[in-house]
Amino acid sequence: MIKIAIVDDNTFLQKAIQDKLIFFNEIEIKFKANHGQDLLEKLDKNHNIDLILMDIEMPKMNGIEATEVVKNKYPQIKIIMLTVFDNDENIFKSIKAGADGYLLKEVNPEELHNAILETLKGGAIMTPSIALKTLKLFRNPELFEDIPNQEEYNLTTREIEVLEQLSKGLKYNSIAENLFLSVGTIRKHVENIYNKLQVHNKLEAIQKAKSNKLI
Amino acid sequence: MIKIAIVDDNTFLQKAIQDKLIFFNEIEIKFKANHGQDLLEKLDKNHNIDLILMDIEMPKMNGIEATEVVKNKYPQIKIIMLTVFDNDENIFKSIKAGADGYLLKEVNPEELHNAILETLKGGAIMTPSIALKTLKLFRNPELFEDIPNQEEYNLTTREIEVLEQLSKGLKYNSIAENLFLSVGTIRKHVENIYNKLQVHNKLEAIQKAKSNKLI
DNA sequence: GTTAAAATACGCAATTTAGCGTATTTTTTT
DNA sequence: AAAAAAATACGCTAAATTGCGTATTTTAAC
Repeated sequence: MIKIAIVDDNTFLQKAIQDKLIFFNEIEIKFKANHGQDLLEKLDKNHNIDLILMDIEMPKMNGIEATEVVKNKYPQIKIIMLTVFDNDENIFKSIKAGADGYLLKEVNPEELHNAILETLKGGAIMTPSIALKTLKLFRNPELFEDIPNQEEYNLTTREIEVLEQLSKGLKYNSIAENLFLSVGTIRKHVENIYNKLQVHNKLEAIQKAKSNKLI
Repeated sequence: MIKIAIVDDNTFLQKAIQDKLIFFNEIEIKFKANHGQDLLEKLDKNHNIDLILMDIEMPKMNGIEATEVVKNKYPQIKIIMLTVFDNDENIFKSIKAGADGYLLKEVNPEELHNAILETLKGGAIMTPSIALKTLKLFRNPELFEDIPNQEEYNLTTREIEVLEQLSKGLKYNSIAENLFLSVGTIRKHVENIYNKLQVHNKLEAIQKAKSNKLI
């Protein structure tokens, strides 16, 4: 039997997670906790737990702090973060705190089950959107320092795509070729990007995009 | 239709990968290449490719170098590394080179298919063992310090100074004002910098300077 | 003190970027 | 079905960048 604990301040979501696992009969929900402190108290009474599914946003003690404490006190217990938000700060802090995986709550039952098995086998799992963010963090180690407040620029996916190509030093006609578009279209996208970011040349656009983790 | 290229020096393994995808009929193997150089030549003729499945250990040009080149020239093409080895160095270098995912060759057909779809949707995928290694790398930031590839470009102090200003996004006449020089002089310095670094525009110069820690 | 390297400066031509307007088609949302 | 947003495309003009040549002055090296 695989012994699981669920930590979430929203009892409705606690139940939703439990329901996703109900049909896998080698899985046993040992207990549920409403926040970090609650979890610590319950672990103090019974730490015979294989894996914890941990929410992040919680009162008293949030999931990241709780992860750090648990991983220090009970390093053998695996922890998968299970949250609705996938912002860089949470991902990064969770990893630093020692989380073994990071999933969005929209995960389906099979994926969650598989994630639990893989994690207990010693691997790690992430949803693709999270994995992508970790890769991006890897490529920009300077972003490890501080997490600036994500301003809202509302760039479209096409605009981001153009920005990415711009950031490689490609000129408009190469970008046009790469994306099978006319140069005029690229120019228009660039113009719109500049307006949205309030900049006036490539370099400023790229810098602003990077510091806001748009690319 | 999803247009795929397979790059592997072992034709037997090429075939094995192809076979894994043969039953997914929205996937089309556009071509196979035997090594990095072969890939680049084929992309030169036809870059209408959505995703590349890339081996790492190959003659002529290995998968990591090839990834770097392709990602610079055709940033819109996704690349999944597909290899038998999962050592830290390869993983780390692949990520730095811009790979969008990292799978072991033992991956089963469904997982590979799913990985391709997720990657094209803009996510990233990794096998759990790889994901674990990336998490570990995250927790040991000192591993980020890579080999200082200090090539000798012999930039003068004035050139470095100009390069630093360039990297802030300043235009020539602002730099001239800042340094109390004529615009013509700045232009000449920039030209000399470009020659020394073997590049042809600001962005490339800045990237090369940064990756060689000149600025 | 001569030589070499670096820094300074201009001119011309070609290419690339940037700013602004307009307009059609495609996709998404309501 | 209608409206809004996104993606596509072109034209005109101006500004900025890049490439190549030449030349003088200042600084550093031998």
